[in-house]
Amino acid sequence: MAEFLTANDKRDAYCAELSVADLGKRVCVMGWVQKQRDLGALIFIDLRDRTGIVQLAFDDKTDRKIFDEAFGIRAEYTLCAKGVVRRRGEGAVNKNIPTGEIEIAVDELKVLSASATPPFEIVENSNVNAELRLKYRYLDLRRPDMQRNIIARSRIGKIARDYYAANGFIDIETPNLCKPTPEGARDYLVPSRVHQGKFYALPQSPQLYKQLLMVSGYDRYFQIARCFRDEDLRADRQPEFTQIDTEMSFVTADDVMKMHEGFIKYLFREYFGRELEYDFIRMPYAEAMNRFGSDKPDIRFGFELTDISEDVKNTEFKVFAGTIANGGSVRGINVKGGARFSRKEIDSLTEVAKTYKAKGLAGLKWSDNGDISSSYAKFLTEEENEAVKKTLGAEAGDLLLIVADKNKVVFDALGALRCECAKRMGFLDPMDFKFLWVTEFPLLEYSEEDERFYAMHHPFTAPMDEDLQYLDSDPARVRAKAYDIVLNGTELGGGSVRIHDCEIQSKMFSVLGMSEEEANDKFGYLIEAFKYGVPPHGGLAFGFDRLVTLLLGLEDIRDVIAFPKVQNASELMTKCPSEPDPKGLAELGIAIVAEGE
RNA sequence: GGCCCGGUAGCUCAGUUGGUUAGAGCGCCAGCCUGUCACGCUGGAGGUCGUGGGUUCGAGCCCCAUCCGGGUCGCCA
Repeated sequence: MAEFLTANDKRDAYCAELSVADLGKRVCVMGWVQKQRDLGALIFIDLRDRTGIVQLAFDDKTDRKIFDEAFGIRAEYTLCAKGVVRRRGEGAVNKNIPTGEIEIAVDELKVLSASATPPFEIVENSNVNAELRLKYRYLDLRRPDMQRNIIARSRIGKIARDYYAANGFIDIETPNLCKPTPEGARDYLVPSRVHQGKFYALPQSPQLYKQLLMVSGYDRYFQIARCFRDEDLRADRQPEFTQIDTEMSFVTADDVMKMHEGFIKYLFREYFGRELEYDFIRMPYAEAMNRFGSDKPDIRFGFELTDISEDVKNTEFKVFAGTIANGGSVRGINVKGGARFSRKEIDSLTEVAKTYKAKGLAGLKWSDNGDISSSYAKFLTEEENEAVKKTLGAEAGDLLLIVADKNKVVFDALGALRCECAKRMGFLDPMDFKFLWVTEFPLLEYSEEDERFYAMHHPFTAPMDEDLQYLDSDPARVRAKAYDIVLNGTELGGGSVRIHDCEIQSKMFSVLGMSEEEANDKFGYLIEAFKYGVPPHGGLAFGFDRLVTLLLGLEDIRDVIAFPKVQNASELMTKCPSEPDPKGLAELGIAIVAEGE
């Protein structure tokens, strides 16, 4: 039977706040039982709250009744305990915890709630499988490391609010029930009861609302916004996620980048108490691809891509020469010190390359003792081999990895391989934070399948002024006023300067194959709004979950989300999504049709 | 949608070529113990081996299907 708190039961301190400064005071603490240790005539209980642990002490001489109560107490019971803070005996000090010098001699005890034996121990670094953790998420969240993560997330959110508020950003909420967006990720749809057969969509981002707020003159907008995308999950992707979303008026791309770089620096000062001493590199997209094979390069290490097409374009080896003749390229990376990889490890690197559609991986291992083993060298002349080694800067101890294919495949495969090698060689320190901006993204992407262009970012991204002239004649050549902020190989955020000119906007729609009627139907309200005086504007959104994950040196985004979803987008604790109530469906005018019908 | 990995006690795992009654550590329960804090000691309980089918004299192990979890490619403007 649970006991109840009364007006006299006032907590004096969190468990780990007590110290030798409180010796002799009678205090009241509340929390969960970490552990009860019964030594016969002595019982100790570790009491835990979100700050840590304090030891409660009981002995059978002082108070038999309370001692007997303590005897029956088990892990995870919730207690209210009162008693005098006293110093532990000589030799009984626990140096491993902050409160290890003291304990509370309990003279009053309430069992506020008993606990069943939990399905797993509530301890730091527990090695329990993710499924069980998520099913009992409320217990998982009791663990000290999870509490640190969730509390850190709150702190980082507050730092963001402080920074943007101090810089004149106004926090404005935008709707969660929105008009579906025609392009981009799949929308989560919400049926309307009042308008049967019609649907809202949950926002993929507040994009158009925040642009309209600029039209409305709010000048600087900020929101920690929940966003939804009905796409498959990854370790760093959830179907609902949080953005630090911003927009600014009367700005250039440079203004926007400076503002948000300022946030990251402020964040490091406030959160870590240290300065990020460097200005972030701004690297054009084309350079990022050429050097790193990725639009989100990890610049903590080298192994940069090198084009060796010139060295092998006339070779007899068809895999190389033929690829070049067909418009592809041959590129390689020099994994410095990679000669220590075994044959088996190199084979597994080939498998990595193949996941990215590479047909194979050409390798050359130059051992420290001078031996060379290679999958391709025998097909090249001595001159060609020397040229390749020279171009890649090869020395004894190195491993050369070469891919010949269409540029996209070459970039994808080598970009992944350089990261994989660095990971295997232990070069990736998660607490080494290397930020950069990737700029000058292509405005458009051509889809072979659909035989049309798609906006790489979104259809409201402004073209770069000097490329505007190609928008009709050579759309693929147009670069955008778009920028991503990248940290250690992860896209942390992205944004752009938006089109604020009606003419350019309608040209953009037409390049995307959208008729005027279509554009009006989908975005009429924006087009209409832009007739009434639009400030040049641009913005950026950070992936808040990713930001927190990386800052804490973690890998799984779920470790910083209180109630995350699993890979199939369900939630193991509540078991949603679930079958709807038939009555509710009827009200919505919705019938479930079996698959295939 | 494709590919890969995993599922054995409450938890983490072991389980040989297919062969007797499926084991260990932790946890749990009971007893003992006056300074523990990974307390110690003694004893005990606890298993549809994810599920369904098949092969076999015999299946945790082999085959097929399926469910669940994870990673990844596609996807994520």
